[in-house]
Amino acid sequence: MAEYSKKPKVIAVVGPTASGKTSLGVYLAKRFNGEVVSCDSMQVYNNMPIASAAPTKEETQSVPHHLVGFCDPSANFSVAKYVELAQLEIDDILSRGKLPILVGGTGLYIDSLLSGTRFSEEDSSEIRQKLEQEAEQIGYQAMLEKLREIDPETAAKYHPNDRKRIIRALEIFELHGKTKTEMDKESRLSGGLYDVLWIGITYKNRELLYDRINRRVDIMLENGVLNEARTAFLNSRGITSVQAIGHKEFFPFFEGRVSLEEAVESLKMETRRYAKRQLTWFRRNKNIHWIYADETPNVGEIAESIIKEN
RNA sequence: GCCUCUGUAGCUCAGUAGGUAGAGCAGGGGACUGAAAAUCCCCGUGUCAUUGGUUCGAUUCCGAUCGGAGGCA
Repeated sequence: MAEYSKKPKVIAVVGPTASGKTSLGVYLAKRFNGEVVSCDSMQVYNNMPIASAAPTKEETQSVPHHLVGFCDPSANFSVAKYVELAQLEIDDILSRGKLPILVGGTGLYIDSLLSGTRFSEEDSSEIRQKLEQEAEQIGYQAMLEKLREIDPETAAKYHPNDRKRIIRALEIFELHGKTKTEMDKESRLSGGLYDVLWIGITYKNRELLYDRINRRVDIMLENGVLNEARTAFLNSRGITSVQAIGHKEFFPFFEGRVSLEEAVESLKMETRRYAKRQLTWFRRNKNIHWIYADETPNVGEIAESIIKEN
């Protein structure tokens, strides 16, 4: 059956922050006549090239990059929008006979995209706010009980402290008249649209990854993240963009509550924790061909041979 | 030189009226479908500085030694 509907091939390069995904993406794009589609929830914004470690001008000039720096920081970006846009980009790249190479560390985005998750239309409303207010009144334990009545399956998975998810599950029901369980099932009925080859970069020795992260933060400082962060601080109004690691850690410094040194330390720490969470996310994906950057002198060549074999 | 305080988990510190110890932070593991660089859950054995003594038994009491902080000459 699969032969009649052979899916187009795409490459996905994933891994924790500072592992070298961007340069590998560029390298592979050059080798295989490809174009890069970023899969990064922060690189979409146009106000944080430094903090989000967006590809450099040299990189974007040598290989076409998509979905980087196109979004205003005040916009409410989301997975749903990402998937919609990324799919258009991928199909466009394919139509030109080139190889799409997805590069990024936002696990939710890349998995939603490549598993073919369909997000139905949803108009922004005040439902969430209303639910949050209600929760403040009656408590999240009670909200979870309400959820249990309409969607016991989802409620069973949530801890009473998991406020965001409890609210969202209730919101889904009010918005669509269906439970989250039903919505989730429907959203993945069709399956993925592409034949994905997963490549992951990481470090066997976590300390080495953390060293790289620490060094990268120092380089970001040299490149002027502080000014970038200050600008974001002064016009902070986006809901998601202000969450960028590399900006928000400086806010307390701008408010005079901590020293610059403390802010930098906290930035390094938050980045390390983020990397850890990314690893947790990607580890469960058993289709990933992992490359250990601290065990091989040339990540690019290994990735290349993996692609040729598959 | 003398006096006082202090030495417990990677860090900051609790504690045991003598029965080998626990918090926060760091760190580790996990979850994750419209905020995801977000959010949430789980995980604490360490020569209680060293060394003698008292004791059935000492990290806890006493002495000495070695660190650290402060005070007085």
